[in-house]
Amino acid sequence: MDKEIKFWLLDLNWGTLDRQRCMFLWGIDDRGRRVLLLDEQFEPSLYLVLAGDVQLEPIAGQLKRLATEHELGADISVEEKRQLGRRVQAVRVRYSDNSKAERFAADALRLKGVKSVHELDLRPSTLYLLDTQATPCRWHRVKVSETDGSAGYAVPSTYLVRGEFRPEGDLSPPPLRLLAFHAIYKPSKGSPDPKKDPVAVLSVKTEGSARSFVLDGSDDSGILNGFVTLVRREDPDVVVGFRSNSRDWLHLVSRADALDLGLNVSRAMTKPHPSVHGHFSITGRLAIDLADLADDMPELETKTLEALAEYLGSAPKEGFIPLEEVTMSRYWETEQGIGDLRRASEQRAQAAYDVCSEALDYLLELSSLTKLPADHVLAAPVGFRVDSYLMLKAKRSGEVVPPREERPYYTYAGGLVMAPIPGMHELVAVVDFRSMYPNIMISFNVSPETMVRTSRPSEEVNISPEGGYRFFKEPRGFFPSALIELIEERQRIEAQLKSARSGPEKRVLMAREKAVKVISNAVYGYTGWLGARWYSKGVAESTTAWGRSLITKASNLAEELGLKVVYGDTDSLFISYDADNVRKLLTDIGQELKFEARVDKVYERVIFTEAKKRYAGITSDGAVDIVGLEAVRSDWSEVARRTQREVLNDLLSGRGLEAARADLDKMIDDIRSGRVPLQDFVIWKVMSRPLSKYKVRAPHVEAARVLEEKGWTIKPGDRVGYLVVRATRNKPHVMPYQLASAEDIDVEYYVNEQVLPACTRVIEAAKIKG
DNA sequence: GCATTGTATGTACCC
DNA sequence: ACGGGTACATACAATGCG
Repeated sequence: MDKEIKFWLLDLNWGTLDRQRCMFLWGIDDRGRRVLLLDEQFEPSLYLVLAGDVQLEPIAGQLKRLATEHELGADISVEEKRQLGRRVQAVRVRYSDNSKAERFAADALRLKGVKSVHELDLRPSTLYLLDTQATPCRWHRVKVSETDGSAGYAVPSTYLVRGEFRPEGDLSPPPLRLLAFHAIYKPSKGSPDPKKDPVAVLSVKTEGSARSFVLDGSDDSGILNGFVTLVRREDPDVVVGFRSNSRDWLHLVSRADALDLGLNVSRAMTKPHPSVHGHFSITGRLAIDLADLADDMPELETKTLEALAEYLGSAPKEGFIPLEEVTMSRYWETEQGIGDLRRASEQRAQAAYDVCSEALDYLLELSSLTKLPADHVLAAPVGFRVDSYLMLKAKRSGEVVPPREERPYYTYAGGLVMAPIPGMHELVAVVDFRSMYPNIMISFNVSPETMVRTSRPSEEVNISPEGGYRFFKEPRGFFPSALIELIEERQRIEAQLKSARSGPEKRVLMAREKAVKVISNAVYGYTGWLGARWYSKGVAESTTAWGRSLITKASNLAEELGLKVVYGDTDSLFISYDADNVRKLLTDIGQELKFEARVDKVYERVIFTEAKKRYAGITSDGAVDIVGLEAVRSDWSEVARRTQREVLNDLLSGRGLEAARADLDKMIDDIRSGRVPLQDFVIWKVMSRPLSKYKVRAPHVEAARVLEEKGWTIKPGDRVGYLVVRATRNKPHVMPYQLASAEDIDVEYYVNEQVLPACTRVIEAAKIKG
């Protein structure tokens, strides 16, 4: 019996049912039941774009025969499509076996008249989302029939899809069941190794419960079994961890495999498996790694769960129990220590749970906007999110999706950075262009298919200020259209936000607005990315050329008004403030350049050295911004950073040079008298490659080598902390901080090469009156 | 043989 | 595995110096 259900799409995968390939759609109905829809109607398809002069009938016949030869079935059709805006004839070929389709396409390309193959590089689940109205994290109505084919799946009901997905308007997601976990492995040096290090503590937090499993002896099979049982019982929609993709799943799955347990926690009773973008998938659930979220947040200084939780106000009131390598081995020695470990782990499971609840709306909106499944969208690099969004737009207008291609690397000029006027400046306005690159692409219709190399009457084209690229003014191009849609979506959201009543509704709207902004800001960078399906060096190059031209013109307009331009970078100008004239400048920019600029902030005082991209300023509310200087660089010692911060506060708040010098001198005295703790001297650097790939003996590399010798595992992405120590015979100048003690520290190095240069630079600059 | 100089390497930052 | 522009420390090789 057919019936219609309301369905919210959580996850999907291309699977096998009764030896038939079939789309599995996991979700929730409007009564809150977890359901599985099976769509047997769907077949992936590829497109062959034909040459313009080819005779349709013969080539279609040839392709039909070829398809039969390759056992694809003869289901092919000729369709009118678009390729970069131009009308083309294309042959659509449906298939169920990807490798047969690949062999067919290779042969088809040898036929005269077949120009290119499209969409064969898209996975079936991607094609499904692009070809149907089904959207992840959205409600739909869909006609289904009951089936008993649900044996072996952990859902109460399974249906066969009988019709098309029809989108429903309501934005709010159903209540999702979250399960957060945190694991600690038996103490080891450096990154944990699944072969040696059993799971020591595993904490799980769900809405109603918190549980921990602690290692008893050396066998962690009890922990793993307990975890599997718990996940199945709680049946979460979202399973969330921190560094779970790069660490925990790998570790937990291989531990379970080694013990022949099988970590079968998915709704298809399978174990977590590696998927695209280094992500681990749990069929029927969303596996979320909050580290992906943290890595995307430049405002987080350290990409840790603790920092993320602090930032979002989800940290425990009493503070986190520390869990560094050094403290870990100590904990393990006593009964009380093990209790601490357990509580530390529970704190983190709780924090992950809270952070995920906080971030969930954003994640779901980003997923529905780009149509990347919610568990992939955070793991996917920004370029792939844009790619996915653009594929969606392309498909809507009948475009075939271009293949991802190998291309030569090519650099081009980027934003303009002006040399600052060094010194201390009073009252400086920061004027910036709003969404400069997106607006350039819209205003000048910058897009791969609007770009022309042929000579055209100049009134029909926009010509880039450098490089001589020409873009048709009409019709509107692919990128500009996509960007305008994003802007319109943002305006709709803002209008809705004005009338939104409830908290949840507001939250969802704000999350969507953020998602829209993230995608529009990423479009320019995408166009210059070699991996982009719609890569276009002309587009990227022209966009920045217009940017340089705009900022230069705006700077000239400012000077014409008698304003002093102190500094500028890409889309911003620092201008000696004069309220009337700055207002006038904004008007002039609007009228003469046809672009919108605004005053972002006004600094009461701002200090520039001779260096670009480095300054510090104070606003009237007393807030101090430090940009680019040592104080905000994670690869300087804390002692140097803190001292520079104090000195800058003195200089900017008007306490003057004397106060700054006094603070500096005091700190130097403290250092020499041993009043500064060891950890403030540690210099941290991230390993960018395996140890063997380094060409020079850089300090952090030397330190890492020592660690490795002592049994640590050092991998790319690991942070290595080292100290500069007094050189003695047979001893290197640097030491991993774990192996050094306070007496070893070369205090004169820290005075002369860290604290003094960082502080002297800004003090000297502040002496100059701007 | 050693100090000076120039260039390469490596990291982290800004927009 | 989105872009280019930039500073800065350190290593290392080349250069110069009777």
